[in-house]
Amino acid sequence: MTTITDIALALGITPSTVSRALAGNPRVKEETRLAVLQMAQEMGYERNVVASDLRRGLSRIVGIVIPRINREFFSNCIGGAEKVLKDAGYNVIICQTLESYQAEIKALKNLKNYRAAAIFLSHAIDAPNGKYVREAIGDTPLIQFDRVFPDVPGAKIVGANCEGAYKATSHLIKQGYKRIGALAGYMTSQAYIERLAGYRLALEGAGRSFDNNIVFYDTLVRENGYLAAQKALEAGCDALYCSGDFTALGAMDALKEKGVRIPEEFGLVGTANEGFTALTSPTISTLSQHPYEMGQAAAHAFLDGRTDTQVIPMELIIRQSSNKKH
Amino acid sequence: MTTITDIALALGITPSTVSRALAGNPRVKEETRLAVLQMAQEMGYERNVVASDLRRGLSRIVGIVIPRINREFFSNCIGGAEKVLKDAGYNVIICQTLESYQAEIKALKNLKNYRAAAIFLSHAIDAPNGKYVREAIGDTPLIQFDRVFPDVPGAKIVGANCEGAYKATSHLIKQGYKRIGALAGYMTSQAYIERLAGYRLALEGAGRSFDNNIVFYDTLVRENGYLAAQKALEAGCDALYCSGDFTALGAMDALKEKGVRIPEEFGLVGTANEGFTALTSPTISTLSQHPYEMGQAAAHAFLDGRTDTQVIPMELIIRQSSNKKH
DNA sequence: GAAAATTATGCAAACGTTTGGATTATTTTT
DNA sequence: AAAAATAATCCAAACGTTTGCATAATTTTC
Repeated sequence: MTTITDIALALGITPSTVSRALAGNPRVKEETRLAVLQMAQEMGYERNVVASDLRRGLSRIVGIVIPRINREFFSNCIGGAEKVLKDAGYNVIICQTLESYQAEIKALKNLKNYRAAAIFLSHAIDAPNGKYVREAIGDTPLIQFDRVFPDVPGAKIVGANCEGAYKATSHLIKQGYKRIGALAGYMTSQAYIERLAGYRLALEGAGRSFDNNIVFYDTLVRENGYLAAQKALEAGCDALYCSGDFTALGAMDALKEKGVRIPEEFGLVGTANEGFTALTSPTISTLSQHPYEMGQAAAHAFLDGRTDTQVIPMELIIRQSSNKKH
Repeated sequence: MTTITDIALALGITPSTVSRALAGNPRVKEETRLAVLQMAQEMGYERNVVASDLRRGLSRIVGIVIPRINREFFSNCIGGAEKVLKDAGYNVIICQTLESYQAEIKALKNLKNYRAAAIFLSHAIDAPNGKYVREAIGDTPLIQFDRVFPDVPGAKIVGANCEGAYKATSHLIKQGYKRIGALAGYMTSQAYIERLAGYRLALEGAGRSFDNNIVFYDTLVRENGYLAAQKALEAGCDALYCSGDFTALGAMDALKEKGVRIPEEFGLVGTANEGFTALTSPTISTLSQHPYEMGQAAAHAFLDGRTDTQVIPMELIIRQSSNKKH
């Protein structure tokens, strides 16, 4: 591996000049800069980023920490962030926590210890609160997205969760469903708290009462949705607003099993616009969160040094599962 | 940030002893080792991995380079590899190339420059050959999986592509389909070459001839599958073996559009067992590749220093799309 | 109890880069 | 042509760790 010292030796100058030349520092003459660039090219020089990062106390890595990579929502967020960050010269590394905040702490500490330029975080669902985050990352710049801790300072990119859930629930009401329950997700996460609030607001705005008996908590994966939907049926529901698409899918499993017709007898709306929602039979109505844009917004927030909260709108996509009045 | 020098100062010993103590080197007395460990704990010491990596010329990072993270096949590979590697003390970083080998080269160089302990690679489909890989990574240990370059030496983990495609095609024959075409994928990739070979073997083994007019190349995504299936219909096909699930999905789009009944009038088998194949209507028969196990195998191959090729079996999952004789 | 063997620690260099301040070379000013 | 100002380069330290070799401390051997 060629080093800047090798280049310096070959040109009869010092490593510091080579370093400055490569960095485009105006303190070095145009002529020598070109000579250095050419020699570097010839000798196949590539910067030792480890040495560089050590000396600078900072890397060009941006770490993205998310619950799971195989959720289209998250992989699209990554896509958006990656595009912007790569253009700005950063390398993106992705860490998944599988919803374990212990794993998340490890990932965060790791990134801090690699002197990441920034960390983009969407926290694990089992996190009790956000205290551990700051402890884990020290003063590494933090951009939270989607699942954010309100008590952890710094830039935040969130979906219009309350508004979105309001739209979804209002839609179910307009379609004529009488008893609309909710698969609420985890109340440890602000995003789900807000979705539930939107659900409630829509009900109460339509003169209906909020009934906690038909709100099913801790629902996040397909199996939970399946079990919760069974209870919802017993409780006399004829529709469910689901705070995730996977729980909506699980609910559909349960309904099909019982021979309940969707949307005629039962309405369903999910959240996230996962690709499969357009493939199931019936197709599933859902809330799209514009994840690619959220990723881009996170990247720009970092690059521009923003520390405010940005809200990205959610869009209701009406498909078959809730479209009773065709 | 506390350093080993801080700990050394606090204990009246030297950094070298602290370093050895933390590394569990037997050259340091048990007593001082415990003192160091306790002081490190007290002072909240965390190793500066950048400095450590620089000195050692090697990091504890394993890079996984794949075309896309939002393919269940790949995200499950990652899951398997991550589990094994984390237990062995490595940090996994994931890079997606989006099927661009230019992006892949950047990712590989990057990992080399970060002195990655190993790179796990499933190459981009547009790669002309494997020459660039060795150039990009130098002597970083390389484990190729799924999409491998036969001419690039080192450990390889591959699916039993030929055998799998043989099983899938034989199944279509047994189901009574007369004219079975193929969505073959890209012939730049060994995996797809072998799948096509398995398809051909099955046809010829059943006394049928291989007809290149009903083999559709460069099919990888849904849209390609849609277009190719239209041509397949014109060419009189009544079944397709698809070397990917997304192309099978596209084919289904085209068939539905034309009002062709699946599986009665047309049979489909995909490859990869993406989650959605069990959700569509009809559900899609497919080949499962045991991705989690492939990821684990890759990790073990690295940890054990293996350099041979391991073949992971493929399993035919018969669902509705090919099950004519119910 | 001195020599030898063993154990524990210290010293100093190295990894490759970056950067503040010093030095030398060049240009401008008077 | 000397002084002053500017430009270009060099020097040397620093980032925090690891590690071969040297030294010091302790234990064993005779």
